[in-house]
Amino acid sequence: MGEASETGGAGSPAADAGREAVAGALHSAAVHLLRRLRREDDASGLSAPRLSALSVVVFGGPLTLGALAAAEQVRPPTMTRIVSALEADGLVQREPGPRDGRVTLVRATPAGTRLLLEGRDRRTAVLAAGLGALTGAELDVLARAAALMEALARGSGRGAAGTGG
Amino acid sequence: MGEASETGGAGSPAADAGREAVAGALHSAAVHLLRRLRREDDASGLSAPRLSALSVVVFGGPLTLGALAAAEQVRPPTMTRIVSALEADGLVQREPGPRDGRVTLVRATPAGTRLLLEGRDRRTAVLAAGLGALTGAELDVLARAAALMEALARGSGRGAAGTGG
DNA sequence: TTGTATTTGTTAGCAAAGCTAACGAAAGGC
DNA sequence: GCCTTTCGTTAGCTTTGCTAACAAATACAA
Repeated sequence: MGEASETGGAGSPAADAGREAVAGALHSAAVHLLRRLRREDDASGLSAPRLSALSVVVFGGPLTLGALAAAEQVRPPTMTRIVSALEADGLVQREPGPRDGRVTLVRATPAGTRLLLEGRDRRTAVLAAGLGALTGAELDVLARAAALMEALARGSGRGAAGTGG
Repeated sequence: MGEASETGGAGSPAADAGREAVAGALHSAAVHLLRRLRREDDASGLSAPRLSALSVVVFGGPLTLGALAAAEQVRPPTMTRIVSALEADGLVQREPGPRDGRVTLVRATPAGTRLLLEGRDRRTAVLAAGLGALTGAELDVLARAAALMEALARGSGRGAAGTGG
C-alpha cells in the first residue's frame, strides 16, 4: 500500500515519480467513485447541470448569477437559462442586488433546499453503505484523505461547491 | 441529515453516524477536487463528453459501442454520434466485430492515444504539483485512500473508467 | 433448414445545455 | 453630464441527451 514514503528528498526524481503515481491513482479513484454515485441522481428528477447548480446555491448561500456561472464553469447565458428553469420549478428565486442594481442574487427556496438535501442523502447513503465493509483504520484514512483533497482543490484556484460531476 | 439504514455490518448508531460523516466529507472532497482539475481540459480542444469517451477507449482497449455507452452512462444513439465525431477527427476508428457481425468495436488511433495522454498529463501534473507541498505521510494517506475509493466504486456496481467528470 | 425472436447499432426528431455575439441597464470615472 | 465598464439577458447556433423506429445479424425453436 503505502510506498510513497521517504525514498527521496524533496525534489528528487524518485519523489517526483511518487507524486505522479499518487496523483494518477487519486485522480482515477475520484473519477470512478463519482461516476458510481452519479447513478443515484436520476431519482431527483433534475438534470445533472440543474442539480449541480442547485447544489451551489443551497450550500453557497445567495450568490450572483455570474458567480454561480463561474462556480459551475459555464458562461453566463447558460446559467441564465438554468436558473430560469430552476425558478420555474420553484426551487430557486431571483432577487435584485441590494447595493448593485446590475446583479441578480440567486437564492434557494425551501423546496429547493429540501429537494437537494434528499438527493445528497441518496448519494452519501450509497457511499456510507459501502463504508460499512471497512475497518475503523480504513475509515480514518479516508477521512484524512478527504481533508487533504479539499486543501488540494483549494490550493491554486478559486473553486466552488457542487453536487454534480 | 437523514440517517441511512443500519445495513452496515457494525450496526451501532455511533458507527453509522461516523460513516455518514466520512461519506459526506469524501463525496464533497472528490467533487471539489475534480472540479478543480476539470479546468485543465480546455487545452485538449475536445468537449467533455468526447474527452471522457476517448479516455475509456484508450484505457479500456477496443470495446463495443454498447459497452462504451454503458461505461459513459449514456444511451447508444448518443454514443453513436460521439464516436462518429471522434472518428471524423481521426482519434478513434470503428471495426466490425470479428465474431459477431452486429457489433462495432471502437479502437483508439495513435493520434487519439497521444491526445488523451497529453490531456491526462495536464490534469495529473496540476495535481502532482499540489502534492509537492505534502509530507511523505500525507502522500501515503492519499495513496491508501485512492485504493479504498477504487474498491468502493467497484463495490456494488459495474463502473468503468473515464477522464471526464 | 426455416421461421421467429432477440440483440446491436443506426437514423430521425425532439428537448436541454453549451457557446459567441449583440444588447440594455446600471455603476463608476473623468 | 458623457464615456467606459460590468452584469445579466436575448438571439441564434452547435453539441449532447433522450425515445421511437428500423435494418442487419445472431440465436433459437420447431
